[in-house]
Formats: sequence, C-alpha cells, structure tokens
Amino acid sequence: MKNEQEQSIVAQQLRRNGFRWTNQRALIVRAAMSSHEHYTAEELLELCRREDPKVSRATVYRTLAVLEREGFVEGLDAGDGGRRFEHVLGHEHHDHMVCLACGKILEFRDDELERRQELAAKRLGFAIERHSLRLYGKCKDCQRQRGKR
Amino acid sequence: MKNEQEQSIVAQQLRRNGFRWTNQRALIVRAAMSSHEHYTAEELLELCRREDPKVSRATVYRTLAVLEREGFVEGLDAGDGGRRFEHVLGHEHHDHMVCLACGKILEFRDDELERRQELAAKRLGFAIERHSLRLYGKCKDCQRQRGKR
DNA sequence: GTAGGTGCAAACCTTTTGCAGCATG
DNA sequence: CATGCTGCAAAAGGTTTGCACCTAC
Repeated sequence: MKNEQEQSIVAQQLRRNGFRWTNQRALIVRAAMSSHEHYTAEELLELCRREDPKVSRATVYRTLAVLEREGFVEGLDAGDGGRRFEHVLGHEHHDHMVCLACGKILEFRDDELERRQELAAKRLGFAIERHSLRLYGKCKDCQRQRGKR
Repeated sequence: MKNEQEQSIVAQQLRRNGFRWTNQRALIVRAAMSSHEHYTAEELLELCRREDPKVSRATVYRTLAVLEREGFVEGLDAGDGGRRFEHVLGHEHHDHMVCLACGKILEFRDDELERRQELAAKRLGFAIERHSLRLYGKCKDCQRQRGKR
C-alpha cells in the first residue's frame, strides 16, 4: 500500500542524513501520512497515543522539526498563534485560504502565481527555499452569515 | 511634520470607532510610526519605555491589537514563533522575503501577483480580507557564505 | 559501544486575562 | 460619571530543554 512505500522513502532519507529510524518516528510518520488534514502538534500527539499511549509530546515536536527540515511536512501558522502541519510527500504544492469565521482551510494552486514569485525573487537576487501564501477572509458559506468571528 | 499628521489620523479614527485616545496610545503609535522596521511587541514595549518606563506590556499588546483591527499595523509571523509588526499608514502594501540565514526581511510588490490572488479567491467564492505572502530562503549576501542557518 | 533518541517534568516565551484603580469623553 | 483603559501579576497556550535512561546502527 502507498503509505508503506512513502514510509520507506522517509526512513531512507533520514538514515542517509544521519538520523535514526525509531519505532516512534515510524509511528509519527504513519500518523502524519494517514491524515490529509491540517493537524496541530497536539492533535498529532493524540493520534499517536491512540496506538502507543506513552509517546511523549517532546518526541512529536522533535520529529516534526526533523520532518520539516527534511521537507516531508510543512508547517503553516493558523493565524491563532498555533501552527498546523500537513505532509507534503505525494502532494502537489499548493497555497491556502483560511476562513476567519469558521477556521476552514481551502487549498488552491496557481502556476502563474508561482512563476511571479520566482521572478520577484530573481529581481532581488533572493534564492527561495520555500514560501507561504495565505489568504485570510471568509469562505463562501460564512459570507452568508453575519460576521461572528 | 508627517508623523503628527499620521497620529491625528489614527486618533480620529479610533475615537470615531468608540475607542479612547490615551497618552499611552499616543506614545505607542508614535513609537510604532517612528520605526520603519519590523518590530516585535517586546521591542516596541522597550521603545515606549525609553520615554515612559511604566507603560505596561499588556497595554502594548492591547493597543497593537486595536491598531491591527483598525488597519494601522500589520502583523506577520517571523517564522520563529513570534510575530513582527509594521505600520501600514502611508506605506504601500507589499510582501516579504525572509532570509533564513541572517533574518533580514526584504519587501517587494508585484501587482500581477495581487491580481492572481483575487482571481483564485473568486474562483472558490472566497472573500479576501488580508493576505500574507512570504518567501523564505537566502538573501543575496548570504548565498555567498556557507549555509550556517 | 557510542552517538543519537526518548520520556518526563520543568523551563521558556509570547500573549492573554482578572482585577482594582484611573482617566477620557 | 460611566465606560473604557491601565498596570500589575498571574495564567495560559504552545514549544523547547536538561537529564538520566534506552536503543539503533
């Protein structure tokens, strides 16, 4: 199944870069890959604990940091002070619209947008490693209701 | 001088919207306007305390929230968990490139980028209130040096 | 065997909040 | 003079760290 294949990709790359592949990391990666949602560290911890109740919060944070450095997950700040993560492997890159009323996160992608960013960076001699584009506002559903945010 | 004029614009709009114009708010706005930098709440507090050592941290945070709601400052997360603010009055809207090596923040603007964002939002029936585009990577200077991030 | 990883709890940092007193409109 | 604002200190998130023990390579 696809998840196992992705797992071994992660395992290989981590090992190649001097990290160890532990049971906890396998569990965390499995949990992260299994969800196509945008999860917080805390939610991911809870997911992991369903399978192994003694995984520690610190391990989840440390592993997320490793995965982010290695490019397997991406963090975006949810606008409320916390961060949410999503896995990137096998996903196309996309940007986000965050509804300020209901918290929903919509994904979109526009190649021209990406191209213009590269262009703007080139003009300033800046080398992009990653980027984050978020549009904040109201989703279709929430525009009808009165604006309780 | 220009700052005084901007101050009174802020004062008027706040009063019009039911807020009070206090000495502390005047001081905070003056400090915020005086800096074209991207400051953290803590840095702004320190700036204010140079003039009045007993301004409280809470007041700075509360005032920044008001100013942000009223559209006079804009917060962007610096990628390190904290937020940085910049004043918007008399500034054109722009986006940011954040250097991961030296922390420098470059500003840029591209109208076509803005337009494509509106378009993408329209396609999904999303109403943009604000947006945040940040490119992370290495600035021109830091590309020469070896990558100590 | 040894570097790196883990769990726990405490520390940290930034931001928010409750409350009593104060100042603005 | 009523309501909104302030300062203080404590609380509240979310994330990081020190340390002793453990485990992958």
